[in-house]
Amino acid sequence: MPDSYKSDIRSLPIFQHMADDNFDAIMRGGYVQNFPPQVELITEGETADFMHVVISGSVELFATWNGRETTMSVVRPISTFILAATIKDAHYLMSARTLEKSRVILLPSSDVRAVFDRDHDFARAVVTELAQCYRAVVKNSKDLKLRTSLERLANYLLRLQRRMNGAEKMELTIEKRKLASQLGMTPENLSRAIKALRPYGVTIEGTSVQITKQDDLVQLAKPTPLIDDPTF
Amino acid sequence: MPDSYKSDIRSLPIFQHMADDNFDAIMRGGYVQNFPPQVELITEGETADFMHVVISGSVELFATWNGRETTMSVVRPISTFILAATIKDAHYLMSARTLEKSRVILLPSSDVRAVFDRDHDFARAVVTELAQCYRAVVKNSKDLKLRTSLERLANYLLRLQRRMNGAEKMELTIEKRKLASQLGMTPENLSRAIKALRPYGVTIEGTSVQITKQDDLVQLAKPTPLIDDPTF
DNA sequence: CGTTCAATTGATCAGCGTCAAACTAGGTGG
DNA sequence: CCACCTAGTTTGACGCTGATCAATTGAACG
Repeated sequence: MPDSYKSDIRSLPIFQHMADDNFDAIMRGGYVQNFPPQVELITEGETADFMHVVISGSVELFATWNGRETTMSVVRPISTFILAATIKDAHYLMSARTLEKSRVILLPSSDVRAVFDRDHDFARAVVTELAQCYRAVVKNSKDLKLRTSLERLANYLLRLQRRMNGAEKMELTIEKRKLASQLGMTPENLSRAIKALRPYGVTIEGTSVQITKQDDLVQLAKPTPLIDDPTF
Repeated sequence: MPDSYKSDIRSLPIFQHMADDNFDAIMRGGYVQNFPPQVELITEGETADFMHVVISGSVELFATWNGRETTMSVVRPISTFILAATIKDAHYLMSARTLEKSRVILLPSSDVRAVFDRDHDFARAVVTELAQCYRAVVKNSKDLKLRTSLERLANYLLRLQRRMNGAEKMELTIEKRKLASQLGMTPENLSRAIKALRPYGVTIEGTSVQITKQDDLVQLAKPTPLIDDPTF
């Protein structure tokens, strides 16, 4: 594996503080792969043989049941996914597919578990990461159960804005259909919700988003760190 | 703290394999409390000063936003809750209240974190537990997003039956209003869903549940371990 | 320049929430 | 012992949110 990727990965919180030789042990069995868009990397139900790290591009985590499908989240560089299944040596609960041309690193789960057992710093980092993931899903669940689709969209936009350091103009980073699915609605409904936000100073044309009346939108969305702040 | 509780707690997976003195260190600062029903033990947003263990009774984890409230889950003896917040030294994302007369043990978060840092077996157990919790929330999220309310109820009943070792007759362990909230619907809608399951051999009167046509119910519910098996 | 797929729009409909009222069960006090 | 109170549950009527279906527009790409 090229050293440039290694250093990228090394700088991730989860790998930052571990011993060098343990880090190398995990990297040794890993390999980089380049995928075109729309490639299914993981299918739910399979055993978690690899932990994944997205280096570039983006990966959708989705779930299916009875012919239906829903987007659970989108993973962007540089971050890991499928950590819980790896640690528990369990089956994937979600499938994963590339949304665009993506570079992904695969690290054998058994190596990760082995190092986890002997490197306390790594174990600590894994726990922190897992706790973070857990809290993210809980927040998502609250969002789904406590808010209407319009409120979810409004808050999504405010979160996006925050990610973009408060810029008034932004770009959507995913397809609207995926966004709709992530927010638990249909594309048609999202389209209408977008128009419904017009009175609140929201303009969306194509992928470009503009928020002109921040205050009004906030008043509608009523964001709370307990749902909308990923770092809280 | 009475030794009888200690041994109960000690037998929990999360405390099972840790060193005796570390276990004692966590227990030392802990104390048992008895609560009547409907007492709010935890309010979301507060800092997670204690990890909790339910010894008897039952505790509801719920979340609120903008005057609305939803039941996230119900915790039964003997198990811990609010582990993630404790580990991350973060704010509670959910509130907790007793549903019945309950006995709860409070363990100072700082002690838990301190032991976590020096006892690798404990750290390992915490990770396993956290991963389990994470997967539970993901399953719950899939349930919510991929199924209709009728399908969610049908699968809930099948899971309940499984918990009761497949008995044909069972008792609901929570109020219907709470169940409705947990399943993401209103009490009225739950009431109607129950009637809608009659053709599938489901009879619910008061808290007693009877499933006479298991096969028909399964055919409707289409349960999958990827959502419905807590151990998967 | 045509092909393809996402996004939009309109029309319709089902699921589910809301509101109000009736019913039930469990507990209390006369 | 019974009347009454309270809170949960059920039922009915109604309306809104959001899904579905179908058709059109729009944009990206070879």
